[in-house]
Amino acid sequence: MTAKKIENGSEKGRGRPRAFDPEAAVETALGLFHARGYDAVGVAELSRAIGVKPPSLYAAFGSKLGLFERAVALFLSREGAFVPATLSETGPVAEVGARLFARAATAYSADRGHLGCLVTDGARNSADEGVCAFTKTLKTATRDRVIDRFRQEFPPEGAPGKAERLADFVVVTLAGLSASARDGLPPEALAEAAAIAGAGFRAACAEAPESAP
Amino acid sequence: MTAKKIENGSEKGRGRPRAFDPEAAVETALGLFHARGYDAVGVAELSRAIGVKPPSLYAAFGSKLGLFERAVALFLSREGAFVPATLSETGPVAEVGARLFARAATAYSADRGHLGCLVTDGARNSADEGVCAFTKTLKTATRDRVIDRFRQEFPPEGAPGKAERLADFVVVTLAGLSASARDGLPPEALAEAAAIAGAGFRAACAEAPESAP
DNA sequence: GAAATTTTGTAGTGATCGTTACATATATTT
DNA sequence: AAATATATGTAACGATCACTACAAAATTTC
Repeated sequence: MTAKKIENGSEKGRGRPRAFDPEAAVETALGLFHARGYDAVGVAELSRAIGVKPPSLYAAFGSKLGLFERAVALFLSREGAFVPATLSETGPVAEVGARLFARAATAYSADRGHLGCLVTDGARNSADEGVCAFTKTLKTATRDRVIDRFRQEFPPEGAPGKAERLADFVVVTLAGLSASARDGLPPEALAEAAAIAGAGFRAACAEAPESAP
Repeated sequence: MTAKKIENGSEKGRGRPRAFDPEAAVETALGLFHARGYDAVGVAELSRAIGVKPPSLYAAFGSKLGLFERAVALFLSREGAFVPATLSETGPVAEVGARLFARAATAYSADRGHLGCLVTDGARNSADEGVCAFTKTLKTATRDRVIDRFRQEFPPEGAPGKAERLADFVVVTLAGLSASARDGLPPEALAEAAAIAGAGFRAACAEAPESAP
């Protein structure tokens, strides 16, 4: 009833076939949402850009939020993939953090139409409670994953609160890189800022856990 | 004709007197705009909160954007005043930058209803071209003032591009602190992140201008 | 071919957006 | 008191918002 049909590209359904490619539609939606944010892109414009009328979008994605969620998933599988990828790399936390900043600088400014992070900034200032809750969940999950990774080197016992402190600096810096990319800061400037942040992060990692000698 | 009357609190005009205090109205508008952003706050809600019907707001402020501009001016005279104040202080650029971060952390999270920077994030993702142009102008002006201040110690001749590089890191970090404050990062976490950024900034200031020894 | 199933576009729903004509109310000035 | 000037609320403007009945179209299954 509510669940239409299993996601599947080869099965031929029983009724009238789709006149549009849902994956291409998500790609188009991602471009619009990423460029201008959730609220600023209306369903009418999405419909126009995808080349199909609103009822077809609602049949395929359920709601505007449903389409946004698909766009975010696509974003996370591509521009946003560097975060879990970097966190899963071995090596000192200091290098993981610095790599995170450097890669964010390029990922957030590589494509002129895809500036910044869709999760961080795509729904900022939105009046829609649903999309705000959705992005908030993703942000919290990311922070938690960063903390988990950092605790490999800075466990709660031995370095209490250090993983959290470092993770918060990561969150702040990634948010700053995203916002600045969207504000038009050029890729080179973004990369240089990321490098300074990386140096600061390394120094913070190296700080004495208890007291100075 | 278009210009109503000079801003003035004591002059008694000729016609019917105002039934509301424009300064209090700006304060109310600032609270709403700061909490939820430009687009998410409608004129109807502003009208309700201020306690006067829309035509009176338009008579007093010209437009929704006009009211927002007044709110930004109020913000800059208070929460945002730390930026020009810090830039005008004497001392090494390294300390000026670190102070900027520390003060931003407190200014952006002191009041629960006034999180982050209204200029940086108040019109983010707005569909209104006017308010975007307005905030963009202010952001550019701020960056230019930072560069000017940093050139006192790192002039273009002798340290080419260094003032700009440092200023961009400042811009990125302030944007990150603002965004994170709005995302709910608590004041202490914000302050710790600001401290790490400050350490990175100091290190970047101390870098050898040409080559390592 | 008939029945069943799914997608399509048409055309609308009520709500809200920023803004404004207009008449009325309240003040000062003559 | 009459004239002038300004502020007020009522009530609307057209545009856009996310969303959806509904019937026609296009396919598969029987």
